[in-house]
Amino acid sequence: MKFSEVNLLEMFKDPRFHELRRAFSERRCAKGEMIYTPWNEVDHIFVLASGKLKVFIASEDKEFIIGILEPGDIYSSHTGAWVEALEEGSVLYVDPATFHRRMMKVPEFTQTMVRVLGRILKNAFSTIEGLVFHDSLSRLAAFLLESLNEDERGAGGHPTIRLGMTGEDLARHLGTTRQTVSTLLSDLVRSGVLKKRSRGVYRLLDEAKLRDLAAG
Amino acid sequence: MKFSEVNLLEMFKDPRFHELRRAFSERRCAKGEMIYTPWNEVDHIFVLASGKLKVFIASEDKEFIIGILEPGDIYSSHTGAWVEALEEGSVLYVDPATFHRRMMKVPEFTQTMVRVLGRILKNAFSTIEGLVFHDSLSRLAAFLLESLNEDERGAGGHPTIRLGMTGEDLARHLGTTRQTVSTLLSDLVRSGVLKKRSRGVYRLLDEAKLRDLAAG
DNA sequence: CGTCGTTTGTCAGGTATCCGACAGACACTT
DNA sequence: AAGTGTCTGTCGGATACCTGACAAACGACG
Repeated sequence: MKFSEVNLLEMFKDPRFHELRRAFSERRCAKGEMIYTPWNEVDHIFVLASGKLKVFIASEDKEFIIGILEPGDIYSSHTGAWVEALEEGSVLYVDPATFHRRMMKVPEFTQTMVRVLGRILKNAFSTIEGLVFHDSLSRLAAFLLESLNEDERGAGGHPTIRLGMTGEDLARHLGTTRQTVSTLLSDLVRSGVLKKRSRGVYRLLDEAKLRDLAAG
Repeated sequence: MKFSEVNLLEMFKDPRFHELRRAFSERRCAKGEMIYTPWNEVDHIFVLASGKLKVFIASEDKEFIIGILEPGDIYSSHTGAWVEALEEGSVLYVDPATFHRRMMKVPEFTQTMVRVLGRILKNAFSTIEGLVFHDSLSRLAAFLLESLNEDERGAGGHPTIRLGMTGEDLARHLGTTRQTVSTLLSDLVRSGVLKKRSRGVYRLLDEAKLRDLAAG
Protein backbone atom coordinates (compact mmCIF):
# COMPACT_ATOMS: atom_id res chain seq x y z
CA MET A 1 0.00 0.00 0.00
CA LYS A 2 1.91 2.97 -1.26
CA PHE A 3 0.83 6.26 0.22
CA SER A 4 1.03 8.70 -2.63
CA GLU A 5 1.60 8.89 -6.32
CA VAL A 6 3.03 12.37 -6.03
CA ASN A 7 6.74 12.03 -6.33
CA LEU A 8 8.60 14.83 -4.64
CA LEU A 9 11.96 13.53 -5.73
CA GLU A 10 10.99 14.28 -9.32
CA MET A 11 10.08 17.78 -8.22
CA PHE A 12 13.46 18.32 -6.62
CA LYS A 13 15.16 17.62 -9.94
CA ASP A 14 13.59 20.79 -11.29
CA PRO A 15 16.09 23.67 -10.93
CA ARG A 16 13.31 25.88 -9.58
CA PHE A 17 13.20 23.77 -6.45
CA HIS A 18 16.91 23.37 -5.85
CA GLU A 19 16.90 26.04 -3.21
CA LEU A 20 14.05 24.40 -1.38
CA ARG A 21 15.84 21.09 -1.57
CA ARG A 22 18.77 22.59 0.30
CA ALA A 23 16.56 23.31 3.29
CA PHE A 24 16.41 19.58 3.96
CA SER A 25 18.94 17.65 5.96
CA GLU A 26 19.78 14.12 5.00
CA ARG A 27 19.89 11.12 7.24
CA ARG A 28 21.02 7.66 6.23
CA CYS A 29 19.32 4.76 7.91
CA ALA A 30 20.29 1.13 8.26
CA LYS A 31 17.93 -1.78 7.76
CA GLY A 32 15.79 -2.33 10.83
CA GLU A 33 16.58 1.06 12.31
CA MET A 34 13.78 2.86 14.14
CA ILE A 35 13.60 6.37 12.75
CA TYR A 36 10.71 7.85 14.69
CA THR A 37 8.82 6.73 17.77
CA PRO A 38 5.63 8.13 19.31
CA TRP A 39 7.78 9.66 22.03
CA ASN A 40 10.09 11.52 19.71
CA GLU A 41 10.50 15.00 21.04
CA VAL A 42 11.42 16.38 17.62
CA ASP A 43 8.80 16.77 14.93
CA HIS A 44 9.94 16.36 11.36
CA ILE A 45 8.48 16.50 7.93
CA PHE A 46 10.42 14.15 5.72
CA VAL A 47 10.70 12.76 2.24
CA LEU A 48 11.98 9.27 1.66
CA ALA A 49 14.90 9.51 -0.78
CA SER A 50 15.70 5.82 -1.00
CA GLY A 51 14.85 2.59 0.77
CA LYS A 52 11.57 1.52 2.26
CA LEU A 53 9.90 2.58 5.51
CA LYS A 54 7.25 0.88 7.58
CA VAL A 55 4.77 3.14 9.37
CA PHE A 56 2.95 1.40 12.19
CA ILE A 57 1.34 1.76 15.56
CA ALA A 58 2.03 -0.59 18.43
CA SER A 59 0.72 -1.58 21.79
CA GLU A 60 2.64 -3.96 24.01
CA ASP A 61 3.44 -6.94 21.82
CA LYS A 62 0.96 -6.18 19.05
CA GLU A 63 1.47 -4.04 16.01
CA PHE A 64 -0.62 -2.64 13.20
CA ILE A 65 0.99 -1.59 9.93
CA ILE A 66 -0.53 1.61 8.61
CA GLY A 67 1.44 1.74 5.41
CA ILE A 68 4.75 1.32 3.66
CA LEU A 69 6.55 4.42 2.41
CA GLU A 70 8.45 4.27 -0.84
CA PRO A 71 10.96 6.68 -2.38
CA GLY A 72 9.35 10.04 -3.09
CA ASP A 73 6.72 9.73 -0.39
CA ILE A 74 6.40 12.55 2.08
CA TYR A 75 5.36 12.11 5.65
CA SER A 76 5.19 13.81 9.01
CA SER A 77 6.45 12.32 12.24
CA HIS A 78 3.87 14.03 14.40
CA THR A 79 1.13 11.44 13.93
CA GLY A 80 2.32 9.37 16.86
CA ALA A 81 3.24 6.35 14.78
CA TRP A 82 6.46 4.38 14.64
CA VAL A 83 8.60 4.60 11.53
CA GLU A 84 11.11 1.85 10.84
CA ALA A 85 13.49 1.31 7.94
CA LEU A 86 12.81 -1.98 6.19
CA GLU A 87 15.94 -1.63 4.15
CA GLU A 88 18.93 0.65 3.94
CA GLY A 89 18.14 4.10 2.63
CA SER A 90 18.00 7.79 3.42
CA VAL A 91 15.43 10.41 4.34
CA LEU A 92 15.40 14.16 3.77
CA TYR A 93 13.92 16.04 6.70
CA VAL A 94 13.16 19.52 7.97
CA ASP A 95 11.54 20.87 11.08
CA PRO A 96 8.00 22.21 10.56
CA ALA A 97 8.98 25.83 11.18
CA THR A 98 11.57 25.80 8.41
CA PHE A 99 9.23 23.86 6.26
CA HIS A 100 6.50 26.44 6.59
CA ARG A 101 8.86 29.37 6.12
CA ARG A 102 10.24 27.93 2.90
CA MET A 103 7.31 26.22 1.35
CA MET A 104 4.99 29.20 1.41
CA LYS A 105 7.06 30.65 -1.41
CA VAL A 106 6.38 27.57 -3.50
CA PRO A 107 2.75 26.94 -4.30
CA GLU A 108 3.50 23.66 -6.05
CA PHE A 109 4.95 22.35 -2.86
CA THR A 110 2.04 23.53 -0.77
CA GLN A 111 -0.42 21.85 -3.04
CA THR A 112 1.57 18.66 -3.01
CA MET A 113 1.71 18.73 0.75
CA VAL A 114 -2.02 19.21 1.16
CA ARG A 115 -2.74 16.58 -1.46
CA VAL A 116 -0.48 14.04 0.18
CA LEU A 117 -1.90 14.70 3.62
CA GLY A 118 -5.36 14.37 2.17
CA ARG A 119 -4.49 11.08 0.58
CA ILE A 120 -3.04 9.66 3.76
CA LEU A 121 -6.15 10.81 5.58
CA LYS A 122 -8.42 9.15 3.08
CA ASN A 123 -6.37 6.02 3.47
CA ALA A 124 -6.75 6.16 7.24
CA PHE A 125 -10.51 6.52 6.86
CA SER A 126 -10.80 3.49 4.68
CA THR A 127 -8.71 1.57 7.19
CA ILE A 128 -11.17 2.59 9.89
CA GLU A 129 -14.03 1.58 7.65
CA GLY A 130 -12.48 -1.84 7.18
CA LEU A 131 -11.95 -2.34 10.88
CA VAL A 132 -15.41 -1.22 11.91
CA PHE A 133 -17.58 -2.69 9.18
CA HIS A 134 -15.80 -5.64 7.68
CA ASP A 135 -14.59 -8.94 9.08
CA SER A 136 -11.13 -10.41 8.59
CA LEU A 137 -12.07 -12.35 5.49
CA SER A 138 -13.41 -9.27 3.78
CA ARG A 139 -10.34 -7.23 4.71
CA LEU A 140 -8.08 -10.00 3.49
CA ALA A 141 -9.95 -10.18 0.19
CA ALA A 142 -9.61 -6.42 -0.26
CA PHE A 143 -5.91 -6.62 0.44
CA LEU A 144 -5.41 -9.45 -2.04
CA LEU A 145 -7.17 -7.42 -4.72
CA GLU A 146 -4.86 -4.50 -4.00
CA SER A 147 -1.76 -6.61 -4.44
CA LEU A 148 -3.08 -8.22 -7.58
CA ASN A 149 -0.55 -8.29 -10.36
CA GLU A 150 -2.58 -7.97 -13.57
CA ASP A 151 0.40 -8.34 -15.89
CA GLU A 152 1.70 -11.59 -14.55
CA ARG A 153 -0.63 -14.35 -15.65
CA GLY A 154 -0.32 -18.09 -15.57
CA ALA A 155 -2.00 -20.85 -17.52
CA GLY A 156 -5.66 -20.00 -18.12
CA GLY A 157 -4.86 -16.30 -17.95
CA HIS A 158 -5.23 -16.16 -14.19
CA PRO A 159 -3.47 -13.17 -12.63
CA THR A 160 -0.88 -13.57 -9.91
CA ILE A 161 -0.86 -12.30 -6.36
CA ARG A 162 2.49 -11.79 -4.69
CA LEU A 163 2.17 -10.98 -1.03
CA GLY A 164 5.83 -10.20 -0.61
CA MET A 165 5.57 -10.67 3.14
CA THR A 166 5.00 -13.35 5.70
CA GLY A 167 1.59 -14.32 7.02
CA GLU A 168 2.51 -12.67 10.27
CA ASP A 169 3.13 -9.33 8.56
CA LEU A 170 -0.03 -9.68 6.54
CA ALA A 171 -1.92 -10.13 9.79
CA ARG A 172 -0.38 -6.91 11.07
CA HIS A 173 -1.66 -5.12 8.00
CA LEU A 174 -5.16 -6.42 8.50
CA GLY A 175 -5.44 -6.06 12.24
CA THR A 176 -5.84 -9.76 12.92
CA THR A 177 -3.65 -12.72 13.85
CA ARG A 178 -1.29 -14.98 11.97
CA GLN A 179 -3.48 -18.01 12.59
CA THR A 180 -6.64 -16.37 11.31
CA VAL A 181 -4.91 -15.24 8.12
CA SER A 182 -3.51 -18.69 7.58
CA THR A 183 -6.92 -20.31 8.04
CA LEU A 184 -8.69 -17.84 5.78
CA LEU A 185 -6.07 -18.24 3.06
CA SER A 186 -6.43 -22.00 3.25
CA ASP A 187 -10.19 -21.66 2.98
CA LEU A 188 -9.83 -19.51 -0.12
CA VAL A 189 -7.61 -22.13 -1.71
CA ARG A 190 -9.98 -24.92 -0.72
CA SER A 191 -13.00 -23.11 -2.13
CA GLY A 192 -11.21 -22.63 -5.43
CA VAL A 193 -10.80 -18.86 -5.33
CA LEU A 194 -7.02 -19.04 -5.11
CA LYS A 195 -4.42 -21.54 -6.09
CA LYS A 196 -1.18 -21.61 -4.19
CA ARG A 197 2.01 -21.48 -6.23
CA SER A 198 4.61 -21.11 -3.52
CA ARG A 199 5.07 -19.22 -0.28
CA GLY A 200 3.31 -15.91 -0.59
CA VAL A 201 2.47 -16.41 -4.26
CA TYR A 202 -1.00 -17.30 -5.49
CA ARG A 203 -3.00 -17.43 -8.71
CA LEU A 204 -6.39 -15.79 -8.60
CA LEU A 205 -8.84 -18.26 -10.15
CA ASP A 206 -12.12 -16.58 -9.25
CA GLU A 207 -11.81 -12.80 -9.22
CA ALA A 208 -15.56 -12.21 -9.09
CA LYS A 209 -15.87 -14.27 -5.94
CA LEU A 210 -12.97 -12.44 -4.32
CA ARG A 211 -14.54 -9.08 -5.11
CA ASP A 212 -17.73 -10.35 -3.58
CA LEU A 213 -15.96 -11.25 -0.38
CA ALA A 214 -14.15 -7.92 -0.28
CA ALA A 215 -17.45 -6.04 -0.53
CA GLY A 216 -19.26 -8.15 2.05
CA MET B 1 -14.49 15.21 20.06
CA LYS B 2 -13.73 18.51 18.48
CA PHE B 3 -11.34 18.34 15.57
CA SER B 4 -9.22 21.42 15.90
CA GLU B 5 -8.51 24.28 18.20
CA VAL B 6 -7.48 26.48 15.33
CA ASN B 7 -10.33 28.82 14.75
CA LEU B 8 -10.48 30.11 11.22
CA LEU B 9 -13.46 32.31 11.91
CA GLU B 10 -11.26 34.41 14.18
CA MET B 11 -8.78 34.67 11.35
CA PHE B 12 -11.43 35.94 8.96
CA LYS B 13 -12.18 38.85 11.27
CA ASP B 14 -8.70 40.17 10.56
CA PRO B 15 -8.92 42.74 7.73
CA ARG B 16 -5.88 41.15 6.10
CA PHE B 17 -7.97 38.09 5.32
CA HIS B 18 -11.13 39.79 4.13
CA GLU B 19 -10.23 39.23 0.53
CA LEU B 20 -9.63 35.56 1.11
CA ARG B 21 -12.90 35.31 2.95
CA ARG B 22 -14.71 36.54 -0.16
CA ALA B 23 -13.47 33.55 -2.13
CA PHE B 24 -15.79 31.37 -0.09
CA SER B 25 -19.41 30.77 -0.91
CA GLU B 26 -21.90 30.35 1.87
CA ARG B 27 -24.45 27.62 2.24
CA ARG B 28 -27.10 27.45 4.90
CA CYS B 29 -28.11 24.03 6.10
CA ALA B 30 -31.12 22.79 7.97
CA LYS B 31 -31.02 20.39 10.87
CA GLY B 32 -30.63 16.81 9.66
CA GLU B 33 -29.58 17.85 6.18
CA MET B 34 -26.92 15.71 4.50
CA ILE B 35 -24.26 18.07 3.22
CA TYR B 36 -21.75 15.68 1.68
CA THR B 37 -21.91 12.03 0.76
CA PRO B 38 -19.11 9.68 -0.36
CA TRP B 39 -20.56 9.90 -3.87
CA ASN B 40 -20.49 13.66 -4.11
CA GLU B 41 -19.06 14.57 -7.45
CA VAL B 42 -17.92 17.97 -6.19
CA ASP B 43 -15.00 18.29 -3.86
CA HIS B 44 -15.08 21.15 -1.39
CA ILE B 45 -12.94 22.56 1.32
CA PHE B 46 -15.16 24.16 3.89
CA VAL B 47 -15.23 25.99 7.18
CA LEU B 48 -18.14 25.61 9.53
CA ALA B 49 -19.47 29.09 10.29
CA SER B 50 -22.25 28.09 12.65
CA GLY B 51 -24.10 24.99 13.75
CA LYS B 52 -22.74 21.53 14.31
CA LEU B 53 -21.78 18.85 11.81
CA LYS B 54 -21.44 15.12 12.19
CA VAL B 55 -18.73 13.44 10.13
CA PHE B 56 -19.24 9.71 9.79
CA ILE B 57 -18.76 6.67 7.62
CA ALA B 58 -21.50 4.20 6.95
CA SER B 59 -22.09 0.75 5.56
CA GLU B 60 -25.58 -0.54 5.01
CA ASP B 61 -27.38 0.02 8.29
CA LYS B 62 -24.31 0.62 10.43
CA GLU B 63 -22.55 3.88 11.05
CA PHE B 64 -19.35 5.07 12.70
CA ILE B 65 -18.98 8.65 13.86
CA ILE B 66 -15.54 9.99 13.13
CA GLY B 67 -16.01 13.36 14.74
CA ILE B 68 -18.21 16.35 15.35
CA LEU B 69 -17.30 19.63 13.69
CA GLU B 70 -17.88 22.87 15.55
CA PRO B 71 -17.83 26.46 14.36
CA GLY B 72 -14.39 27.44 13.08
CA ASP B 73 -13.39 23.91 12.12
CA ILE B 74 -12.13 23.36 8.61
CA TYR B 75 -12.65 20.20 6.66
CA SER B 76 -12.42 18.64 3.24
CA SER B 77 -15.19 16.64 1.62
CA HIS B 78 -12.83 14.40 -0.33
CA THR B 79 -12.24 11.88 2.46
CA GLY B 80 -15.21 9.79 1.45
CA ALA B 81 -17.13 10.39 4.64
CA TRP B 82 -20.69 11.58 5.15
CA VAL B 83 -21.28 15.03 6.60
CA GLU B 84 -24.63 15.80 8.19
CA ALA B 85 -25.91 18.91 9.94
CA LEU B 86 -26.92 18.17 13.52
CA GLU B 87 -28.47 21.59 13.86
CA GLU B 88 -29.20 24.56 11.69
CA GLY B 89 -26.15 26.46 10.55
CA SER B 90 -24.00 27.49 7.62
CA VAL B 91 -20.77 26.47 5.94
CA LEU B 92 -18.30 28.49 3.89
CA TYR B 93 -16.89 26.50 1.02
CA VAL B 94 -14.57 26.72 -1.98
CA ASP B 95 -13.44 24.29 -4.59
CA PRO B 96 -9.86 23.03 -4.15
CA ALA B 97 -8.58 24.83 -7.26
CA THR B 98 -9.71 28.22 -6.02
CA PHE B 99 -8.53 27.34 -2.59
CA HIS B 100 -5.02 26.61 -3.79
CA ARG B 101 -4.89 29.65 -6.05
CA ARG B 102 -5.85 31.95 -3.22
CA MET B 103 -4.28 30.43 -0.22
CA MET B 104 -0.77 30.36 -1.60
CA LYS B 105 -0.67 34.11 -1.11
CA VAL B 106 -1.48 33.66 2.55
CA PRO B 107 1.06 31.66 4.51
CA GLU B 108 -0.97 31.84 7.70
CA PHE B 109 -3.75 30.06 5.95
CA THR B 110 -1.49 27.39 4.52
CA GLN B 111 -0.02 26.67 7.89
CA THR B 112 -3.44 26.46 9.43
CA MET B 113 -4.55 24.10 6.74
CA VAL B 114 -1.62 21.76 7.17
CA ARG B 115 -1.95 21.88 10.94
CA VAL B 116 -5.63 21.07 10.83
CA LEU B 117 -5.14 18.21 8.39
CA GLY B 118 -2.36 16.91 10.58
CA ARG B 119 -4.56 17.04 13.63
CA ILE B 120 -7.38 15.20 11.94
CA LEU B 121 -4.89 12.62 10.77
CA LYS B 122 -3.51 12.13 14.26
CA ASN B 123 -7.07 11.75 15.46
CA ALA B 124 -7.74 9.11 12.83
CA PHE B 125 -4.64 7.22 13.90
CA SER B 126 -5.68 7.12 17.50
CA THR B 127 -9.11 5.91 16.39
CA ILE B 128 -7.41 3.08 14.52
CA GLU B 129 -5.29 2.34 17.54
CA GLY B 130 -8.40 2.06 19.67
CA LEU B 131 -10.14 -0.24 17.23
CA VAL B 132 -7.18 -2.54 16.74
CA PHE B 133 -5.72 -2.75 20.22
CA HIS B 134 -8.44 -2.01 22.70
CA ASP B 135 -11.75 -3.66 23.54
CA SER B 136 -15.07 -1.88 23.88
CA LEU B 137 -14.71 -1.31 27.60
CA SER B 138 -11.36 0.34 27.18
CA ARG B 139 -12.63 2.55 24.36
CA LEU B 140 -15.67 3.50 26.40
CA ALA B 141 -13.49 4.39 29.38
CA ALA B 142 -11.29 6.58 27.17
CA PHE B 143 -14.33 8.34 25.79
CA LEU B 144 -15.75 8.96 29.25
CA LEU B 145 -12.48 10.52 30.32
CA GLU B 146 -12.57 12.80 27.29
CA SER B 147 -16.04 14.04 28.13
CA LEU B 148 -15.17 14.53 31.77
CA ASN B 149 -16.32 17.85 33.11
CA GLU B 150 -13.74 18.82 35.73
CA ASP B 151 -15.51 21.99 36.80
CA GLU B 152 -18.85 20.47 37.61
CA ARG B 153 -18.51 18.50 40.81
CA GLY B 154 -21.08 16.93 43.09
CA ALA B 155 -20.99 15.92 46.71
CA GLY B 156 -17.60 14.44 47.60
CA GLY B 157 -15.95 16.49 44.86
CA HIS B 158 -16.64 13.91 42.19
CA PRO B 159 -16.54 15.33 38.67
CA THR B 160 -19.45 15.01 36.29
CA ILE B 161 -19.65 13.28 32.94
CA ARG B 162 -22.27 14.52 30.49
CA LEU B 163 -22.55 12.30 27.46
CA GLY B 164 -24.86 14.66 25.63
CA MET B 165 -26.01 11.88 23.35
CA THR B 166 -27.97 8.66 23.45
CA GLY B 167 -26.41 5.27 24.07
CA GLU B 168 -27.00 4.45 20.44
CA ASP B 169 -24.93 7.43 19.32
CA LEU B 170 -22.25 6.64 21.84
CA ALA B 171 -22.03 3.16 20.34
CA ARG B 172 -21.57 4.70 16.92
CA HIS B 173 -18.65 6.71 18.27
CA LEU B 174 -17.00 3.64 19.72
CA GLY B 175 -17.62 1.21 16.91
CA THR B 176 -19.80 -1.11 18.94
CA THR B 177 -23.50 -1.69 19.62
CA ARG B 178 -26.10 -0.01 21.78
CA GLN B 179 -26.52 -3.13 23.89
CA THR B 180 -22.83 -3.52 24.60
CA VAL B 181 -22.51 0.12 25.66
CA SER B 182 -25.52 -0.22 27.90
CA THR B 183 -24.13 -3.35 29.55
CA LEU B 184 -20.68 -1.87 30.04
CA LEU B 185 -22.09 1.32 31.51
CA SER B 186 -24.22 -0.71 33.92
CA ASP B 187 -21.17 -2.71 34.94
CA LEU B 188 -19.23 0.48 35.65
CA VAL B 189 -22.06 1.71 37.86
CA ARG B 190 -22.29 -1.66 39.59
CA SER B 191 -18.55 -1.80 40.26
CA GLY B 192 -18.67 1.66 41.81
CA VAL B 193 -16.68 3.54 39.19
CA LEU B 194 -19.63 5.65 38.10
CA LYS B 195 -22.83 6.78 39.71
CA LYS B 196 -25.77 7.53 37.50
CA ARG B 197 -27.47 10.87 37.99
CA SER B 198 -29.91 10.89 35.10
CA ARG B 199 -29.98 9.92 31.46
CA GLY B 200 -26.55 10.52 30.01
CA VAL B 201 -25.24 12.16 33.18
CA TYR B 202 -22.88 10.41 35.59
CA ARG B 203 -20.60 11.18 38.50
CA LEU B 204 -17.12 9.75 38.30
CA LEU B 205 -16.40 8.14 41.66
CA ASP B 206 -13.21 6.28 40.84
CA GLU B 207 -11.11 8.13 38.29
CA ALA B 208 -8.01 5.99 38.84
CA LYS B 209 -9.92 2.85 38.00
CA LEU B 210 -11.39 4.42 34.89
CA ARG B 211 -7.95 5.46 33.68
CA ASP B 212 -6.79 1.93 34.28
CA LEU B 213 -9.55 0.56 32.12
CA ALA B 214 -8.85 3.11 29.39
CA ALA B 215 -5.20 2.08 29.25
CA GLY B 216 -5.88 -1.66 29.22
C1' DC C 1 -52.42 13.01 35.35
C1' DG C 2 -52.18 9.37 31.80
C1' DT C 3 -50.30 8.36 27.18
C1' DC C 4 -47.04 7.39 23.75
C1' DG C 5 -42.62 7.44 21.46
C1' DT C 6 -37.98 6.96 22.62
C1' DT C 7 -34.31 5.26 25.29
C1' DT C 8 -32.39 1.93 28.31
C1' DG C 9 -31.36 -2.55 30.75
C1' DT C 10 -31.00 -7.30 30.31
C1' DC C 11 -31.01 -11.99 28.69
C1' DA C 12 -30.09 -16.11 25.70
C1' DG C 13 -28.07 -17.95 21.65
C1' DG C 14 -24.78 -17.66 17.97
C1' DT C 15 -20.29 -16.61 15.97
C1' DA C 16 -15.94 -14.46 14.69
C1' DT C 17 -11.78 -14.18 16.42
C1' DC C 18 -8.11 -14.86 19.78
C1' DC C 19 -4.72 -17.75 22.13
C1' DG C 20 -1.66 -21.55 22.96
C1' DA C 21 0.10 -25.54 21.15
C1' DC C 22 2.23 -28.60 17.94
C1' DA C 23 3.60 -30.81 13.72
C1' DG C 24 4.92 -30.35 9.09
C1' DA C 25 6.90 -27.53 5.27
C1' DC C 26 10.20 -24.65 3.56
C1' DA C 27 14.68 -22.14 2.99
C1' DC C 28 19.22 -21.47 4.10
C1' DT C 29 23.86 -23.03 6.05
C1' DT C 30 27.50 -26.27 6.70
C1' DA D 1 22.66 -34.53 2.70
C1' DA D 2 21.84 -33.24 7.17
C1' DG D 3 20.65 -29.68 10.41
C1' DT D 4 18.52 -25.51 12.04
C1' DG D 5 15.59 -21.68 12.24
C1' DT D 6 11.59 -19.63 10.46
C1' DC D 7 7.17 -19.94 8.49
C1' DT D 8 2.75 -22.26 7.83
C1' DG D 9 -1.43 -25.11 8.65
C1' DT D 10 -4.54 -26.74 11.92
C1' DC D 11 -6.98 -27.87 16.15
C1' DG D 12 -9.64 -27.08 20.55
C1' DG D 13 -10.93 -24.13 24.16
C1' DA D 14 -11.97 -19.52 25.71
C1' DT D 15 -14.23 -15.12 25.10
C1' DA D 16 -15.73 -10.67 23.52
C1' DC D 17 -19.07 -9.17 20.93
C1' DC D 18 -23.25 -9.28 18.01
C1' DT D 19 -28.24 -10.13 17.14
C1' DG D 20 -32.90 -10.26 18.26
C1' DA D 21 -36.20 -9.89 21.70
C1' DC D 22 -38.71 -7.93 25.42
C1' DA D 23 -39.91 -5.23 29.42
C1' DA D 24 -39.02 -1.34 32.14
C1' DA D 25 -37.85 3.53 32.59
C1' DC D 26 -37.95 7.99 31.07
C1' DG D 27 -39.67 12.41 29.39
C1' DA D 28 -42.51 15.34 26.51
C1' DC D 29 -47.09 16.68 25.74
C1' DG D 30 -52.01 16.79 25.51
